[in-house]
Amino acid sequence: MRNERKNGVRQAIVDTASRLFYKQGYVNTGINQIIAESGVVKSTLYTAFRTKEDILMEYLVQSGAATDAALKLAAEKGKDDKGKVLAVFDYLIDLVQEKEFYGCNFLNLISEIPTDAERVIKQIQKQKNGVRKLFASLLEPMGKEELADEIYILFEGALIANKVHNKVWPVDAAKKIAAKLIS
Amino acid sequence: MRNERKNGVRQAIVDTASRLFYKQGYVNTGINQIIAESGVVKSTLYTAFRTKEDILMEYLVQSGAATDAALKLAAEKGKDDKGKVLAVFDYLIDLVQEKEFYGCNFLNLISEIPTDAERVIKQIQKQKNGVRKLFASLLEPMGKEELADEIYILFEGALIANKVHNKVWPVDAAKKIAAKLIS
Amino acid sequence: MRNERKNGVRQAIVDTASRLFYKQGYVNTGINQIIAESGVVKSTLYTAFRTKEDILMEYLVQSGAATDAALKLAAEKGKDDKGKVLAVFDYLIDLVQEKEFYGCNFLNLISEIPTDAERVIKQIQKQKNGVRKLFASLLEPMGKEELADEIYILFEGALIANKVHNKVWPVDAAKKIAAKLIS
Amino acid sequence: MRNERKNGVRQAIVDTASRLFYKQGYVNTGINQIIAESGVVKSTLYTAFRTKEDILMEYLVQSGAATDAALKLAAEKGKDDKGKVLAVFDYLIDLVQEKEFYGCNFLNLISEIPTDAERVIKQIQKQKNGVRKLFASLLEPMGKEELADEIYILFEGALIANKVHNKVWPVDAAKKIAAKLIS
DNA sequence: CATGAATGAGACTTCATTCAT
DNA sequence: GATGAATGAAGTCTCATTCAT
Repeated sequence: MRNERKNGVRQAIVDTASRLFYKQGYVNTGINQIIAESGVVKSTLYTAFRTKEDILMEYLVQSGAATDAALKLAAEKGKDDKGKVLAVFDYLIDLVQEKEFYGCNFLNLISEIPTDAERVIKQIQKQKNGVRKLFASLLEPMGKEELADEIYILFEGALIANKVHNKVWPVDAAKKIAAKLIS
Repeated sequence: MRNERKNGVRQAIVDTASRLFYKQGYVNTGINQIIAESGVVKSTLYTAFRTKEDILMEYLVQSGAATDAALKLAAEKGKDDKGKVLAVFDYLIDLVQEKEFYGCNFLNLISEIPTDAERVIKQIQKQKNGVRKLFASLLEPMGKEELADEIYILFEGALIANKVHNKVWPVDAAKKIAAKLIS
Repeated sequence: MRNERKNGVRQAIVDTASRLFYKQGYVNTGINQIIAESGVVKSTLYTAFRTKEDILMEYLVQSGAATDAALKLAAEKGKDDKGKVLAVFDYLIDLVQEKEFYGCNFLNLISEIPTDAERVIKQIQKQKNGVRKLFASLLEPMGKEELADEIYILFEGALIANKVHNKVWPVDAAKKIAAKLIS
Repeated sequence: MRNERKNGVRQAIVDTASRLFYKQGYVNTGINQIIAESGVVKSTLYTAFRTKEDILMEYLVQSGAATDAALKLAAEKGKDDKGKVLAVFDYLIDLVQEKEFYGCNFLNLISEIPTDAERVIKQIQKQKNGVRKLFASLLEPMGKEELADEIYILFEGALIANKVHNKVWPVDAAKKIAAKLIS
């Protein structure tokens, strides 16, 4: 019971913060906005999380897990080995056209966090290494494991170029390259 | 001479701001730090620039021109048509290993600027479209102009993945892909 | 007791601000002066009030209530119906001769507030409508309710002319007219 | 020639400042806005006027003269002695309904000027004494000179109550009282 | 343990004025 | 004498965090 309440507060904070961090950015989102929109009192927030950065970490972990799952699921939709890799890009094509898509959570953060926030960088790297591993695992059956990082570069390039231009073509282009690489 | 004196303050502000914006990010750099490190008093800064965002715009324009020139110069070092394209990636390989390299100016900004800063986004898009055009012009002699955006995705992927992992391999991987594409 | 402690800061701010707003004007009084003279630090002030205008509103409400009470009390000192109306002007005659009298709170504000401060204007109108109603209620027993607004004009004329000339005669003149009107 | 240019600048400043002081108030109007809207360079403004308050003084003198003339002219439209007095109120009735009417220039200033601006207060008093004298001169032929200040109170009451409520009725009420007083 | 109140530091911007040419 | 550049002081408001109950 107690724990449920406690976790309820924690999760309410994370949910609100996640939405705001993602939409507005971490630095542009203030604690005051988080408490205003989550309905949690400020001092309660600070008993649930020691610092704003702690909330960020929780956001990274949770959205990281969701992202992992989504990518894995997307890959599984591919009909054959090659198709599984390309299915990830198909997923991106849909994703970037969603109404509330504002780019990749993790890439969005990488430039905006304070220089000394090492654990945040570490977490983002960990997340992205998961993607690299995913591609490696998808390429392995084809015996093309060594292409993993190249496909990964396409993945990142698609996402960041989409963020810059706010168009779908970067993802299309990335998919096209991927298809050539693993043909 | 005259101009140096006349624009001394303006340029001193831009120089300092550029360094700080690049190293720490735009939001993490306050006007107070800019005046402290440039030696310009606050009110003088605000006669030179109407807002902090105006300083950012000048930074974008100036560093954009420098970047354009550097990329063009880098490309010219390539021995043949294909070599010119790859020379851009060679340039990146050197660049990302420089001591004071903190990623691409423009990509660094794209996620941290306030949602309503449309002119900033426009300027970044303009800058990046310049890169796309550069690749198009390099590919044209080979009759492979249609690969321009694909190469561009590699360019961005290399930069952002380097930012994330702080390693050279993403640029190497991007170059490798580029080589395959235009082989 | 509790309440005193609880609202101590809020009221300290309002008290100091009221004094300064009244003596120097709203625009001529800065937040910095309010915090300096109230002993409340800036951030605390801004947890108690969202904006400077919010402090102004509280000042209007509080001084408005006090003014209402004072006028009602003054009127009650009149011996008969006619006397009650004139007693209000007698009150003004005393008031304007007080050492710390700087004119009518509300009239002082009406010209200096920013053009977009609609709620401030509304509050002042509400306050002044209270005075009109007071005169109406005092005149009703005499069956001269229709004179309320005329008496009110005298009230305002007395106050503003006193402010301009810093002399008592405007109030005397207004009282004299009032006497004629209701004779 | 020189003088014309010099006076041209002076007058351009006064014209712009007058408009802004009247519409927004003195404190709410900054030097920067004056130079922006008058097209006069800041340093030139400060050779034409030593301080912002000097501009205000010139504004008071010029608009004061215009007001004097307008009131005199209005009075002359009255058909008989009594009519001349009431004609002043008829003028006000029209005036307050004009699109760009924001209250009486002089009353608007009286509460907003810094406490130490004695010469400004003096000038406003002088202006208002002119109105009192006008009423005295209009009442003299009727042998009712002693009513001058009472009529004057009505004049001020009408103006300030109109400013507060933004309605015509205060002027109507004032006129009605005036009619009774001099009947 | 939950919380209302408080905080020091700093955010960006504008003020009226003066100085050096 | 006109002016572009510079200025110190002050403007309102927000930051992430902590303390006393």
